[in-house]
Amino acid sequence: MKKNAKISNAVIKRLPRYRRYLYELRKKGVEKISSKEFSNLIGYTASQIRQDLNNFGGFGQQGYGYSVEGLYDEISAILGLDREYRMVILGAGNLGQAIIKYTKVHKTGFKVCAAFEVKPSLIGKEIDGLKIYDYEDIVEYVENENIDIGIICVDEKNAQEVADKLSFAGVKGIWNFAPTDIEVPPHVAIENVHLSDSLHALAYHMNDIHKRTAHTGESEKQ
Amino acid sequence: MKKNAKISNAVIKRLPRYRRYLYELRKKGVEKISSKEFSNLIGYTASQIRQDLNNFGGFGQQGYGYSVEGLYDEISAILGLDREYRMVILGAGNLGQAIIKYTKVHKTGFKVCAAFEVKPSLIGKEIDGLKIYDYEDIVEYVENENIDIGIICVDEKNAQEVADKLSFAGVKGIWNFAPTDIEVPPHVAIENVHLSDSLHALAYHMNDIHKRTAHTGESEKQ
DNA sequence: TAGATTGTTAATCGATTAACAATC
DNA sequence: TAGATTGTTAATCGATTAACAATC
Repeated sequence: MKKNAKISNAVIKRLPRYRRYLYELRKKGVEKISSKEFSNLIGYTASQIRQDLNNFGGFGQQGYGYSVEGLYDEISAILGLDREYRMVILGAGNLGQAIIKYTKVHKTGFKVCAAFEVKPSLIGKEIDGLKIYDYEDIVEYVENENIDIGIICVDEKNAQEVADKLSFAGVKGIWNFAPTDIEVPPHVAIENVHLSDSLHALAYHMNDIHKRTAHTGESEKQ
Repeated sequence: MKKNAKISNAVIKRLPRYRRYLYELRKKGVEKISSKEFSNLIGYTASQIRQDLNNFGGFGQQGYGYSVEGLYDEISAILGLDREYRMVILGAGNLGQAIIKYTKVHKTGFKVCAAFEVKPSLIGKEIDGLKIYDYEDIVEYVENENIDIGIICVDEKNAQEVADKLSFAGVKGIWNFAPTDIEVPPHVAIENVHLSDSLHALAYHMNDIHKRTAHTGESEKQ
């Protein structure tokens, strides 16, 4: 168990996935799981699972395995999901409305408190019960309402300026849906969701599969 | 220039990003760029940029650099963005409606043709001008309308069965927004957008920054 | 206790970076 | 031609996998 070492991003990206599988197991009433069984289920090697978990602590028990519920709780705590996060959405256009709709479904622990816009025709309105405020008032709102996370749903050409204002206002994290890369100060965490990049990667893989199978009748191994 | 080698996923994930930057450069009227200049802009090492590109071909010219427009076109072709893709959305609930809204903004080359639902109250309706059909008719529609991509926006417990039906119907790719991992046959490409995983990773990073700065006043070296 | 499975160290593999000869 | 910058090979770094001693 390392002390305070920087965890690699590859590991962090796997944590939510571990947690999802543990959630399902718990729901099914499974009480314990070995790294080997977990490996068969989730598709990572048993070795990697143990290696990953031991970055954070020795959660298992030799000869037994891991407690499903215990491990679920540990990972939840590691991810910081044992508290509530207050969020605002910046930009109430199509993309912003999409995210508002999405977050309505979901996300215990993540609450969208308000949306902000520059467009006068939208300010004052509600979308899915969510109030839309004037972008001018964002800094004050973030400060007064203890907002943790800003969700950027504006046009790519305004994304950086919105990120700067959010950082200045004191958010601790930015969830960026604008199709551009933005810079934030070191005390602000950033997570990008580049949907079009994802779609382009899908297109690549579709064409790759086609190329590899169309030509020859040869079936690829693996 | 390798022949027909399997390209690593890390490389593929970078391609859309290269393309975005090249698009901006082209728009600004920049005609050529060296790997060094590109490195300063995009944040990958010059070495990595050259290494990445040379997986696909020698697009540069010694002593000169790369033609911005030329490279943009090459990468577009590599990604398969020189054609149109026809898509359908499975599930017209909140998440599906969100994606419908999102894809309206965007995406030259990616056309959403229809949505499908099981819920009788939604079938026959329109959302943002998009017709909602009965899920029963999906296979026929995919075949007749030459659909390339299915976008899964159903509940996680139905995601696998929808993926199976889409695969059977003959889609070449699946863009999965359900918060679960689905299995597809080898001739179908899959790209997952696990939004909640992304949000959880953001929470982790927020807490990590907090932990590292709150304790000691010590400023971390990179 | 014997058997099982972890936690952890060592070996391997793959991806990134550095170096440089080729060449425009 | 001289200078610049690529394409590509070699070196390094980091992440994954294998092995095994510790221990429940």
